[in-house]
Amino acid sequence: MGMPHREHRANTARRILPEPWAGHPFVARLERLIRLSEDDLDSLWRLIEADIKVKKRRDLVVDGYEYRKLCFVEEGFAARYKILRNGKRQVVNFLLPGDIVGLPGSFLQKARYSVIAVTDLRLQVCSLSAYVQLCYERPQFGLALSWLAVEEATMCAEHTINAGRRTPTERLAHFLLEVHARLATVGQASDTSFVLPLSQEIISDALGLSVPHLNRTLAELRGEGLVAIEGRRVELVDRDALERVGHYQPLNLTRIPSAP
Amino acid sequence: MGMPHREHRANTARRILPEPWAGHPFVARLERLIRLSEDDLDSLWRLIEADIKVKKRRDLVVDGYEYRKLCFVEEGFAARYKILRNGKRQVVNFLLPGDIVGLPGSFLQKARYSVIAVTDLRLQVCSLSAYVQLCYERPQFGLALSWLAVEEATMCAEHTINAGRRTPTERLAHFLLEVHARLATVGQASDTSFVLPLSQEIISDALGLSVPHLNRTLAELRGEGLVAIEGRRVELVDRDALERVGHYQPLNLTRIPSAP
DNA sequence: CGAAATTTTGATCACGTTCAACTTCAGTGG
DNA sequence: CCACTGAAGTTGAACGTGATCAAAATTTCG
Repeated sequence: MGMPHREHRANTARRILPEPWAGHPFVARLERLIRLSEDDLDSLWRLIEADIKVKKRRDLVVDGYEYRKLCFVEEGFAARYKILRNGKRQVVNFLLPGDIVGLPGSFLQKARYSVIAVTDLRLQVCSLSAYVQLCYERPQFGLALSWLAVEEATMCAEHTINAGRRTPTERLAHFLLEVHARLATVGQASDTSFVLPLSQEIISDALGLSVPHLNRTLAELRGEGLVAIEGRRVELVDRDALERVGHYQPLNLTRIPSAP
Repeated sequence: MGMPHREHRANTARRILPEPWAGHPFVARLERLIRLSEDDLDSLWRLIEADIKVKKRRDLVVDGYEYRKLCFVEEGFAARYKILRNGKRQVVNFLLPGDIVGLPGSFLQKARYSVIAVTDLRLQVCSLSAYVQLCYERPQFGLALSWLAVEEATMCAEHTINAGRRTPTERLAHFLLEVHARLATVGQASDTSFVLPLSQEIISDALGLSVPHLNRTLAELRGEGLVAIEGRRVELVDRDALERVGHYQPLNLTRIPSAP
């Protein structure tokens, strides 16, 4: 569980960058949920112990080990997955910019899933206990955490439906729309396209399909003119048709009510 | 969306029952997570607007409609599910005593799933906004909510793995162990057995199987002497073997760190 | 007791897995 | 610059699992 290469940001770094959080996808997500003062953001920033980079393919969290950090993903893709005894792998969710590594692993005595960097990552680390102390001082952060956990649970539920009752074509359509929507909320997708740096192997492990079948399903969506793919860039050619095929509904969280 | 039959508890009821929460499965769950004072429990109790009973088969939450309550299940089973356009149904999770109806539905602009009473239910209702206000006054409730939401997300992830990469036998074994564990934490299961008031149809919709195949899989587990079933009572005859078959790991949340 | 819901059993078939080979592409060293 | 290597993507054929449909047996409940 050795922490990968890290660069401690000097204390002064905060003053050099007047708004270190500005434009951070995690802050973007928080601000869709709740109004935070400068002061709030400042105290959150003070919890950050390190600003680290992780290389592609490194495991950040390992199934079976204790983990007690929250890492806010600034850049890159990761995957939360489990290897079963028979060697099969299920990807439970992908972590995109703005997501938190350690949710849910840090809340369990031992993590139940591993998290692997799918691309190079850049993230900010704080300890769960520090975050919890902040929640006692500023309850809005506890509420924000609740909302984010609910969002996670809802995405997960959607994945269960995908795997349980949707056809391969439906799953794939749903998956593409979900990733697009998540990237869009943090400003990393255009209206109809986005970069998807994932191999078909890992996508198939997320959707519960074999690689060949995912490949054929992908070809089908391309053939029907619903999506186009060039390199790592996915273009949603016929978004409406995709939404129909994938039974896709955007995930609209309410905002958090503010204190009276 | 009309609220079903309800009986408002008179304000005085609280005084008649000195500890109205005592033995409530939701409180039992909270207390495994965090130390709550009499005073805390009291203020939570004051949020309860109604104490309602719901008949079997009634929908409590309806997909597509706004819902803004939290209902603490005191007794009975419910199911959170979604009907797809092709008519198939996926049960995303079951709600057991101690669970919260409205998690996650109340956090979304419109609920994405329906919740149906599988047996007669008894539950305590409060509004989400009242609960949130309490979180501002007593941040421990915000943290508790986070922890519960994380637990929900983790169960959901496990269901995704079930549906995605486990064989029918594995899924069923896992399912039985999960329900047993959840009932046990609220004191509704003996060491090796519990009452499971669910039809095979709804179980198959939870596991993503057809009814006939679930039936055969159940017969298999019985045949191999791993479980025994008489009426609605399930007995885990060979728990160890079941855990191996189902890849089951108990879900151990950490306790919530307390304020300094 | 009768009607409806649920459980059980059987036969057939389609879908998606598996396994294998081949292609394409990116990166690397000769 | 090209040959080599390994990873990722694509295609094909055969097989098996679990769905589907249908009907019987059993239980539950009004």
